[in-house]
Amino acid sequence: MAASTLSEVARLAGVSPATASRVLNGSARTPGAEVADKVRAAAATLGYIANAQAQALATSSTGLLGLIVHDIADPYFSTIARGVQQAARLHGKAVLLASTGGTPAEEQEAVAQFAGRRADAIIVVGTRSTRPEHAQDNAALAAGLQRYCANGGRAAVVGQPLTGAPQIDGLQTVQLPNRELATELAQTLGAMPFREFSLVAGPPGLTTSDVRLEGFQHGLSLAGREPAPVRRTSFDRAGGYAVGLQLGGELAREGGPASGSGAAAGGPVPCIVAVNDVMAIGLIAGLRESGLEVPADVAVAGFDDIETLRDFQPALTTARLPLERIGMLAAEATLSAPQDRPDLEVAGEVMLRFSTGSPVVSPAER
Amino acid sequence: MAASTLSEVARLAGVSPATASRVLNGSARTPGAEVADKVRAAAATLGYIANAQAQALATSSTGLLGLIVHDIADPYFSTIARGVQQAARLHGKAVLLASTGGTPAEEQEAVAQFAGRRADAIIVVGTRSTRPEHAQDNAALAAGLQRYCANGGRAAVVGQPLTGAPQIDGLQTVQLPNRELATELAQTLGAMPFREFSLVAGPPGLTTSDVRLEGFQHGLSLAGREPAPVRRTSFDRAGGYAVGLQLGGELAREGGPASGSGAAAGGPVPCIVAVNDVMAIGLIAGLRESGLEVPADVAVAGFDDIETLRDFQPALTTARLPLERIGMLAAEATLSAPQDRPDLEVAGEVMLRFSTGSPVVSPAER
DNA sequence: GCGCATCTGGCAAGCGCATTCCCGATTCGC
DNA sequence: GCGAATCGGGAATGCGCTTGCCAGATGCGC
Repeated sequence: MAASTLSEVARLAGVSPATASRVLNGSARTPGAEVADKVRAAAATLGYIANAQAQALATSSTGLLGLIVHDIADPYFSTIARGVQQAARLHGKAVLLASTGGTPAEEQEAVAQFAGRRADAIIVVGTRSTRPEHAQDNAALAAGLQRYCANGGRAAVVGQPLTGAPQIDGLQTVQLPNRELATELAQTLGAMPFREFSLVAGPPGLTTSDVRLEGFQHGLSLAGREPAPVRRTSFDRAGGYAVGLQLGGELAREGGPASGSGAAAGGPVPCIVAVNDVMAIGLIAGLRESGLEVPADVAVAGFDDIETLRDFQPALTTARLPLERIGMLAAEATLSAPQDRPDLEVAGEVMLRFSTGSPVVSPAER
Repeated sequence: MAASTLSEVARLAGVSPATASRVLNGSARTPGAEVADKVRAAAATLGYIANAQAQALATSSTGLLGLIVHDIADPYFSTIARGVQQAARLHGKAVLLASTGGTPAEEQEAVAQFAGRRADAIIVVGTRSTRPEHAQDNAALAAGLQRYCANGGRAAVVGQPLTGAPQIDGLQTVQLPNRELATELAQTLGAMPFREFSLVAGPPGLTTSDVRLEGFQHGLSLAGREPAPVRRTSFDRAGGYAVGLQLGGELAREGGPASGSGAAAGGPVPCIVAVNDVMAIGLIAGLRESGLEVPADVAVAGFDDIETLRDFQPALTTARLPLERIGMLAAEATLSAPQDRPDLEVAGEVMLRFSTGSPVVSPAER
C-alpha cells in the first residue's frame, strides 16, 4: 500500500486531479461546495497526505528552514534553536537541522546540502573563525551562501558577519552585542575591589571569544585597570576546567597552602572572567578541585546566562544574551516579507550574582 | 540567475541529461572517464547542486529523518538529538526537527507533516501520556504512525511504547530502563540511613514520571521501607522549585526554626527523590530558599544525569541514562537494514554523589 | 573477416503535483 | 429571448531528476 496520491483521491471522488488539488490545497479558485465535500471525503477515507516533495517541485518553494549550529546539545545553541523553531512554526515552515561541530568546512557542507534541498531560508549560528587554516573554508562558505542567496534563498548569520566575506545580497546578520556587553561587565567588575583580573578564552581566532576578550580589556581600561593576562584553552567546559586546575594551583601556592586565604584575610581576591558560561562552570569546578572557594578566595564570571546553569551555586555572574529571542529574530528576518522585517538589534544585560560576591538573587525570578 | 539544472550542465558538457545524471549522482553505470570529466567540469563552472526535491520525487526517497521532541532546549532532548544527528549524518540523511511542546496532538501534527514530506524515518522522543484528555490524540498519533509505517516509513519511539496503540508493523521502540533503574536507585538509597523518603513527580498520566515512581516505590519496598508519599507538580524545573519551597517550609518547621537541624544533630535526614534531574535542581533551589542545606539537612536525588548539571553543587545523585547513545540507537534502528539493526536494549547506571551524602567524585571524570 | 557479446550514451517515460488554458454549462443583462 | 459574461471543471504541460530500454560502437572469438 503506497501512499495515496492526488489523482487517486480525484478518481475516488469522481473528479479531475485539478479539481481535487484546488479544494485540498488552497487555491484561489475554490470549487463548489458539493464537489469540495466529495473530494474531502475521498481524501479522508484514503488518508491522503499531499506529497510535499512534489508540491515543492511544482511550486518551487519547499517550506524548509535550514538551521546550522555547532552542537545542538550545547545549551547555547539549543536555546537559539528553540527560538528558531517557534518562529518557523508560526510561518508554517519545517526546520532542517545540521549540527556541524563548528568548522567552516562542515558549515559549508551543510549550506550545500540545504541549498540542494532548496530550503527557503538558511540560518547559520555560531562563532566565526579567523584562523589562517580556515581561510579557504571560510571563503567556500561565503561563496556557498553567496550563490544560495543569488539563487533567491534568504539567509541569516547569527553572531558576527562572515569572515572575509564580500557583501552578500540577501544575507542578514543578527549582530550580538558581545563587545559592548563584555565592556560593560568588565567595567562593572573593574569598579569592584578585586585584587586583579585574569581572562580565560578560547583559542585565538574564534571571533566570539576574541571579541568578548577585546571588550573585557576595554572595559577594564575604562575602569582604570591594567590589561588582564589571558589564558587560552578550548572553548568548552573541559577547557575551563583545565585552566581552573592550573590557575587554582598557582593561586593556592601563592596565597598559602590552605584554602580560604582570601576569606580568612578578608582582603581583596582575584577575579577570573571566562568568555562563556560553560567554560566558567568548568573553571569553578577546577578551582574547587584545587581547594579554592568561590567567591571567598576567587571571583568568577561568565558570559551568556545559560538557563540550565542559573541554579548553579555560587550563582554565576554573567552577561545575559536573550538566546531564544535571538533565534526567533534570525528566523523572522529570513521568513518575513522585507517590509516587516524585525529590527535585528539585540540587547544584553549584565547579571551580577554571588560568584563575584554580589548578593544572591532569589532563584524564583530565573 | 536561477539555480542551474541538470540539463543545463548536460548541455554545457555536450551530453544528454541522462549521462550527466549518471556521472554526477552515483549510478551503477559510470560513463567513460573523458565524458565524466567534461560533465564534472561543466557542473563545477555552473555551480550545479542537485535538486533534492526532484531527486526525491524520482527515487521516492527523500533522505530525511524526522525527529520529534518535546522541547529542543531541554538538555534531555537536545542530548538525544545530538545522537540522532550523528547517526543521521553517518547515513547521509538530513534531520527534520519538530519541537512540539509535548502533547500528543502536537506530536500527531508533526508526524503528519513529516509524512507529507515523505521522511524516510520518524523518531518520536518523550514521555507518553495516559491522561484521559489525551486518549483521542493518542489514538490519532498511533493512527498517523500506523499509516506512515504502512506506507513504507520506518519509525521508532523512544521511551515507552505508544499509549493505547495496536501493534504497529515497522514501529520500533527504544525501551528505557526507567522502572529498573528507579528500583535500583531506590534500593540503594533505601539501604542508607535516611529517616524517610518522599517523591516528587510530574502530573499523573505522564508515563515516564509514573513508571519511575513505580520503580522507586518498588525499590523502597525491596529495601524494607514504607512506600513514600508523592508530591505531584509540573514535570520541569519550576515544579521542582515549587515543591522545594513547600517541603522546605515543612521540614524547617518540623526540625526547628533554624537550618542545619540534621547536620547539627547528626541524626538521619529525609531523602527526597525527584523523577528527573531538572526537577531535582529546582527542588534543591527551593529547599535552599527555605534555609535547608543539602545533604546536611535533607538529601536529594534525581534521574537522567544531565551533562550540563554534572558540575552542580552538591553533586546530584541520579540514575544515568546514556542519552546520546539512545538517540543514535533510535536513528540506527530506523536507518539500518533490518538484518543489522542494533540491539535496542539500553542500560543505565546509578550515580551516587554528594547530594545524598556520598563522597564526591572528581569532576574530571565527568 | 564475420557474428556475437559487451559497453556507451541517448531517448523517453514517468515520479506527484500545480497551473495555465480551454470548453461546456449557467446565469445575468437588456 | 438572445448574446455575453461567468463559473465550474477537465486536459495538458512542466517542475528536475532517475532509469529502463534501445541503438550505435567497440571488442572478441572462431
